[in-house]
This record gives sequence, structure tokens and C-alpha cells, in this order.
Amino acid sequence: MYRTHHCNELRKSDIGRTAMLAGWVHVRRDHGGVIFIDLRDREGLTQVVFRPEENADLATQAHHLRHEDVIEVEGKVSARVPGTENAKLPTGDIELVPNQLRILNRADVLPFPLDAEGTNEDLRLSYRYFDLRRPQMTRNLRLRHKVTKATRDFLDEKGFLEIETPILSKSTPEGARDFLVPSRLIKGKFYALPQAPQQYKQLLMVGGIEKYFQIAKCFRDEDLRADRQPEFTQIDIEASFVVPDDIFLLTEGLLAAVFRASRNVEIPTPFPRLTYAQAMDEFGSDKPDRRFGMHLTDLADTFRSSSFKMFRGALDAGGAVKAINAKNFASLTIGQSDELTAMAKQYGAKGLAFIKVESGEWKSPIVKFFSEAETEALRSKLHVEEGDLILFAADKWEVVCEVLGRIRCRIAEMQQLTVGSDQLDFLWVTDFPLMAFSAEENKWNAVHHPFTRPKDEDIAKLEAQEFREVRAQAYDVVLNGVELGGGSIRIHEPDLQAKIFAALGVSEEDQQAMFGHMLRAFRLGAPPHGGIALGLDRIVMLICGEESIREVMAFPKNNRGIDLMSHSPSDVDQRQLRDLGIKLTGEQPPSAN
RNA sequence: GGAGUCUUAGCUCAAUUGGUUAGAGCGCCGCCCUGUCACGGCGGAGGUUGCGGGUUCGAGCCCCGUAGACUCCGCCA
Repeated sequence: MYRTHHCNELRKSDIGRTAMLAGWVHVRRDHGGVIFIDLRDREGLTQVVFRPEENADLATQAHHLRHEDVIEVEGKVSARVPGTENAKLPTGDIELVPNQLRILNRADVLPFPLDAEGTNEDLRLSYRYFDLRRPQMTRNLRLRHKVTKATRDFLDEKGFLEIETPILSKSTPEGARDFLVPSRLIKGKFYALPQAPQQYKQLLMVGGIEKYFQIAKCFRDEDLRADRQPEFTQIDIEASFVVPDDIFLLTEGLLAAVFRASRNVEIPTPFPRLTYAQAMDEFGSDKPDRRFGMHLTDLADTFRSSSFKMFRGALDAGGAVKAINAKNFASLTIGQSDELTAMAKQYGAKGLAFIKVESGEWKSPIVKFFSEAETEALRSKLHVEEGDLILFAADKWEVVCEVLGRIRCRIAEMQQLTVGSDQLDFLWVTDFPLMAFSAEENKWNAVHHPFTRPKDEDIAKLEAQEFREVRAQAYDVVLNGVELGGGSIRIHEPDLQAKIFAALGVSEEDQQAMFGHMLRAFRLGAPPHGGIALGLDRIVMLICGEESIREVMAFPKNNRGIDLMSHSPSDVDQRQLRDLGIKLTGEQPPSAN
């Protein structure tokens, strides 16, 4: 036995009893005579006091304790000397006076201090096992556990079965780049790690499971970001005989349970809903952050017959003119305005027109082109006041929305509009387009995935090949401008599925080779079904108030997909390659480390 | 593939216009210290300023290249 209590357990009421504690030496305060040790385990701190007059041997040993040594102490729980209680610690009324000390393991000099913020992330990742001792990390992993537990409890309660699906699965052409696993038994063939258990969960519905969920690891071989890792976790859900409202209700209940369990907050349900078209039109984003205003204001009516060519021209060409009002941002710096202009160009605008409202004056090179009526319309539509910055975009509708949407978010960052906010703004974005045209590949691609069901009323448009007009029964759930997850009602009829594949340019031969099992399954009585997948890492990130999902994963990879601790990916033995029938081309240097 | 920011002691950072021996706090080592809780005091060790090249009488600082980290774009059904 190493301990009878943890380090956040002993209280006044325990005074006089004998206790054993084990943990790490958090801090040593050595007064030459009396020595204080703050002993830490994952639950908290307990002060341990060594007094030379009571036990000289122990005091001598304690004198040599260092940061992060692992020790076990046994002794008497005592009241602290009156006046020396520490109100900051839950255990601050007591201290342990040991009659035994066992040093279980010594620690080297630390690679970085555990109590400091701001250590280089690559150093932290190199010593992740050490970094995890920081209370912040322990807290994050605990919250993650609470989220997964609440998820399991909630979905179990609703009758969902947790079912595992294969990690060694099949490569599909659509979507993200696959991680491939070579087959040894069938040389020259490859498994793929699942980008999502999409097909399996649909086949479980065909299998009559009706209600499935999984805390599923997913793998995508794409470039990394603060909120994107090559392997990540989804709360994957699928149900039979459902319509979107069933999924909305379920997801809202699930997220409410998760936020209740982890943050002890009640989130209001149902969530507001916006169509994709509304979201783009008003916020210039399919995952709008509505915690701040700056709505995109349509100015087509104002400038339809304007003499200002830039705006009039865009409207005559069937495009749009919109503006946002950045309140109290007329004082932006030259650098900030340059950045915003560069951003506008990056997203396809020719430029960015703006008006600063300062000293009662509209300062802008374009104001002189406006008629009095136009100026008045701007003033009332955009609620223009002293100190405002009005930014305009005039172009194709998509470009105008995208540009102003991006600028809107960047300005919110510059003005720190959401800093310190504990607002939780959930919403649904619905009615996504089913397909998007890729100029690069000169073909139509599925926006969500190829199994997504079109809206019933749009199926005629699908058959008429008006792909741009076809909306999907697909939906995303968004929190504070972050896409938490998305899903759809699926296609369960082989004929409709074949039509979609055809529209996506998948030949019948390829359909059979790649999706034959799905099409066959749909012929054996597939029930109507649909579901959703939620990004667990992102949910936990938001719950923890972190800005990177790496902070809520125990062992994440860095920006280039390298595990700095274990040094993967790594070279492998020639024999392993031979077993797999793989020969390296030698195009890459032998070691990337 | 592209853009930006960064890289100085174990950690976090400083170093005026290019100017003497590159400093501080924390940590580490030694000594002192019996009620601290970020204990305190005295002393000490610790640096190829990421790496390579250039300009200069002289480079942590300027220029070129390169490596790495992070953020973003592309990409992510």
C-alpha cells in the first residue's frame, strides 16, 4: 500500500489520525531547520512538515528532496500552528507530520518549470508525459472524460448502442487524402484508415441496429491547423426512421447534457436555425459567429441606379453590394487597414472601399460619388454614427459575402469583441447545397459526402441537372463561429444513389468497384436513416477555453504531423518493407528527423 | 505549394544607432536560515545568440541562404 488518502482529502476533522500519502514533491521550502514539502497528486496539495527535533534522520533526508521526486510519507495529521493556516488550500488547515519517508523515485533537473505558462510548445510536446502534470492539462483531460462520459450516458439513455467499426478499412476516392496501410497477406493492396465511419454506420442501419453511436477515431492525411490533427475523435451518431428534426432534438439534448456535465451550465434549446443562404447573406460564413454584430447589409436597393460605377457595375452584372459597420473602429491603424485590404484581395475582391466617420465627417475617397439620397440611405441602413468604420464590397454575391464575412471576423479579433466572453451561441445551419462545382477538376463534388440526401422538393432539379440549385438535407451545428459537427439524412434508395454518383462523375464501373456493397445493401431493405458527427476535440477545446485542440489531446502531433516525443513517423526496418512488398523510391532523404 | 511571425543560458525574456567581457528573473550547485506556503539571505556554475555565408575596423542587431516552431491560405467528401 502506498497511500490511505489523496492529497486533497485530509481536513480538520482528520486531525490526530495516521495517514499515508504518495505523490510528487511540488515545492520544497527548506528553512535549514524545519522543512516544508507541498506534496502533489492529481487531486491537489498537502503540506508535509519535517522537524529535525522530532526526527533528525527524516529531516536530513527531506533536505535532499528535489522538485518532482516521487515520495511516500506516513505520519500524523496535525493542526497547523495557529495563525499559519493557508486559506488558499483546501487542505490548508492541516499538515502531515511524517514518521516515515520513502523516496520512490528521484527526478532529474526539470526540462521546464511546471508552474509557468508560455513554455515553447515543441518542448512541451517533446516531454508530453511531463507536461501533462500541469494542472491545466490534467483539468483538460478530466473535462474531456466528463464529456465522453456524459455522451455515453445520454445516448445510452436514448437507446443508442455503442458499436465499434473497423480501423483497417477501405480507401475511397472522395474526400480527404487517406492514410494507407499496406496489406502483407495480399501484397500490393492497401487498407485505408477511416476518415469517418460513414459507410459502416449506414450499413449498421441496414443491419437493423436503428440507433448507433461511437466515440470514433478518424484519420485524414491533410495539412494540420490549430483545430485539425491527422487523427481526431468524432462523436458519431446514426439513426433509422429519422427526419432532420429528430437529429436536431437529439443533438441539442446531447450538447445540453455535455455542457451541464462539464461546465455546469444550462444551454438554451432548441438552437436557432439559419439556412446556408441566410448565413452567407447575413454573416458571410456558413459557421457564423453571432456574438458580435457587424451584419452584412445589402445595399442593392440603394445603389441600383447609382452613378458610382464600381457599385452600379457590380449590380448590373448580377452581383451584390454589401457593407458592414465596424462600430468604433474608425481609429484603425494604417497597418490594420492594409491587412484588411490584403485580405479582401486574397478572397477575390478587387479592393476594399471604406468610410471613416470622424469629427462628424465621412472620410473616404468614394463619398464624393454618392448622391444625397444614397448617403442618407447608408446612414439609416447601417446606423452610421461618429467613430464608425463602414466597409464595402461590390462583386459577385459569393465573393462579397466571403470577403465581408472574413473581414467581419478579423475586425472582431482586432477589436477583441469576444475576449472574456462566456456567451455560448449555438445554432444550426441547414439547407446546404448538395454539390459544388470544382473549377480545378472541372466537375461537381459533393459538399457533404456522396450519400447525402437531396431535399425532396429539389430532386426534380437534380434530374434536370441544375446541380447548383439542389439543396441537401444536410446541417451543421455551430458554436461561437466554430463548426462543432455536421450531418445529413442519407440516401437509402439504390436508384437515387446511382443518380448522385452519376452527377458526381463516378462511372457505373467505379460505382460497383468502390461502392458496390453500399448499392447492394440499399437493395436489401435499407431503412430511411440519417445522423450527425460532432468533433469531440473541438467541443472539449471550447469547453476548456483553449485555442488549440492539441491542448485537449493527451499526445498530439505538431504542425507537420510529427510526434516530437516518440519521433513518429520514423524509418522502418528493410525487412518490414520486404514483408509488405514495398520498395522506397529514394526520392526522400532517409530520415526526416 | 504559398504568406506571415518567431528562434539569445535548462525555462521565460532583455541587450539604445552596428561598439568594451551578451544581462535579468526563475531553475540548477554550494553555504546559511526552525512556521513557510512564489519562504528568505550570501556565493557560484551555466552562452558556437538555430545553422551556413556575406557586408563592416567591429554583427545578437544589417543582407543572402538554410533549418525548425507557430498562425493563416490552399487542402480538410
